[in-house]
Amino acid sequence: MSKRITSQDVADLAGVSRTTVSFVLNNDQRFSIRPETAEKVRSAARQLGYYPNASARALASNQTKNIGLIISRGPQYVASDTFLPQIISGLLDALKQNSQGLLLEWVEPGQQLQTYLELTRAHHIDGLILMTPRLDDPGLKALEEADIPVVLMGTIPGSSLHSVDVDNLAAAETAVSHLIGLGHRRIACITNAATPYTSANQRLDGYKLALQKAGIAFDPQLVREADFDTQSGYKQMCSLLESDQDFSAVFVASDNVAVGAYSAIREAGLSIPEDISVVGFDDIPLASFICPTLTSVAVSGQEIAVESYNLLNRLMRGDLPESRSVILPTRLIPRQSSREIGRRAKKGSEKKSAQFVSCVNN
Amino acid sequence: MSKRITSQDVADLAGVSRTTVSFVLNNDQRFSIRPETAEKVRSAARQLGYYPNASARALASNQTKNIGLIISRGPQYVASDTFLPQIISGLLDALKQNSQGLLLEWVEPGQQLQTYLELTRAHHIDGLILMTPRLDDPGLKALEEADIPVVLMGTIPGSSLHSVDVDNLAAAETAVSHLIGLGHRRIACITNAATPYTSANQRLDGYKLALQKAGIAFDPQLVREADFDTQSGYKQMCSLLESDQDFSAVFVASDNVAVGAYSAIREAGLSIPEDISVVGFDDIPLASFICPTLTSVAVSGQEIAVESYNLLNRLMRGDLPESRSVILPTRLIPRQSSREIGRRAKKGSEKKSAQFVSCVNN
DNA sequence: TAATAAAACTAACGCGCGTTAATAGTTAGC
DNA sequence: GCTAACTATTAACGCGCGTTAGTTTTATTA
Repeated sequence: MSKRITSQDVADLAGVSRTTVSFVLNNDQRFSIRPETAEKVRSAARQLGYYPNASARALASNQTKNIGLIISRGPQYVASDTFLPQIISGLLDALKQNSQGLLLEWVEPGQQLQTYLELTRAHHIDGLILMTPRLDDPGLKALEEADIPVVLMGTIPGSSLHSVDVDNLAAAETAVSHLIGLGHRRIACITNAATPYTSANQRLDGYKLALQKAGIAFDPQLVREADFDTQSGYKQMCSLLESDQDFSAVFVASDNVAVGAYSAIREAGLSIPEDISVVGFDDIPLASFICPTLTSVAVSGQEIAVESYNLLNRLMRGDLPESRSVILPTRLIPRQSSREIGRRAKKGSEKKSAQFVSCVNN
Repeated sequence: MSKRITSQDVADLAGVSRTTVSFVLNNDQRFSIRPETAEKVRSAARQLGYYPNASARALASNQTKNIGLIISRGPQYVASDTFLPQIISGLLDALKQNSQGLLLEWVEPGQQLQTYLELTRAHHIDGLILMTPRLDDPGLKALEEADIPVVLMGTIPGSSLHSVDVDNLAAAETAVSHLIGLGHRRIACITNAATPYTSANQRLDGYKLALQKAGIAFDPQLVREADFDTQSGYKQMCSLLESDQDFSAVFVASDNVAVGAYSAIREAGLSIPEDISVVGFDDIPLASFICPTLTSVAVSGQEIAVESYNLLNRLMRGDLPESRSVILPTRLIPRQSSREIGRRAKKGSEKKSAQFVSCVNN
């Protein structure tokens, strides 16, 4: 292992002091350095392959140049989260432009407080983004009092933390209204997750609101609660099908979960959308490729990520935005999985056309 | 912002020196501390809510307690990577047990060297895992000479770096042999990515090897190159279908890509597996839920992650493993998408049974 | 009791860098 | 030619902690 190269080495080679090296390499405008001196320094640094030590820099400047992303979910749910890559991709892209790093962490229910304190107080990071927070998260107050900025990806009513989220309620209402507009009246609902996750709550509320506006009574028997992954969607759809409830459409508050529902519906010998219309949520890349293509609410994970980062960045710079929360728009993308009630295809011909129509037009 | 709490504060409150505090909190066995003193220190730390500053600790101990994961791909490909969450999940799980952190980064072709140097020389991290490295990565030699341990997730022939990978060649051979065993002779191939990615190369080689062993001539006209995502799978499958080549099966070296191929096949008015059998690779969670369920090669991203981490950890502890590379096993999971050639279902009955059979048995 | 060993604790330095306050050098004004 | 006003540079301190070498206290032995 070769000797570590420090700024002193650069200073020596350039024939200046360490301070000058620091000024030059950090482009510190408050001090004027003669151009030829600056060039000498830069050349020396290049020649030696000098890279300032991150820890030392962080210690001296009190800035780690890292931000943290906490996923509040167990690893088994992280593994099948098709939405996560979009978030990460958006964040990494934004971070790279500011040459900051991303420190990733997950936290299981029950250990939030410890994790948050450790992460914020030990100053591993300059700012924190908390993904899919739970209503019952006991560590949230700690974050409100943390000495670094925090942005929630999601909504916690009553929290003083800044947040970025899509308008889950409106989006869900639109989705369900779409089904109602197609003539459906008995519409089941499978949530994306358990109710401590606010997105699940809000989407369920949107479902109820749409029913109410259309004068349809809410029937709790038509509601099931999934758990992020496809398997849970399969199970809950089976549960709906096995109940003697009658319904012609289902609103599934997550595409991931909806794929499981597809599977259960087919297994029961039913067809989408002839027997049951399905509307999903998230518009994952696969939504336009599965068969039948899935009507869904488009949510851009990358956009959420970028907005969260921008908000966090403003907070880190100390400029407080006027509003505590950013709400991003969504739009419904109708595809093959939803159609008018009762329009059963004639066996053979129409079914074929439905199945073979282009699967990639969104 | 409240005054930051340092180990000196803890020492003062406990009535001991800072050194003692450090010994106690780090459980340093080389020095004996009277139990009551230790308790006094711990109690003081608890009372003050003391968390050692990460940067200071890193600077003094020369250990950041972070490892880096570099994804060598552009952000647009990261976003749709359904495999990434498994990797991350596996890593985070393993890391948490050692209370280490994960620093995530992506790197675009052309900027590898800079990124690697910055990350390793600036000592942001104690060790590095490089995901899906490219054969033509100009920064690899720099990693070989880096002053921190490096593990490749993937294979680079001739590199002196340690690596973890699945046996892509054998797996692909098994998959294609499975098709050959079903009577297929004209078998197309869509790679998972461009050839600078070794996994794509190796899987293609496995395809060729299986053909060769069965005495089937390799026909380059039957090969297409996809690009990680579903869209590219759709395009390449279209290209195959539009060519006047004749084939009864296709080996798609990535489930993600295979979903796109599904879509193209349906759009062409053909059926899986009646007209074309499909075998995928990766066994993503959705493979057993799409219709028809996808025959695939099971690869556990979490296992790859954990093995990579274990290997890296050994390197960080300085104990060199006997072998440079860890090769993980795979297994073929036959599902509905592959069947004997020519067994066209009778319209109606058998088709129905194929479509409606349970979609969740793997 | 004195001599010695072991246990318990601490003073002080260094990790590498940012930054302030002070110093040397240079130009402009009269 | 001398002060004033910059400009260019540096010495030196501090960030908070790990750790070595050394000091004090307690236990053990002769």
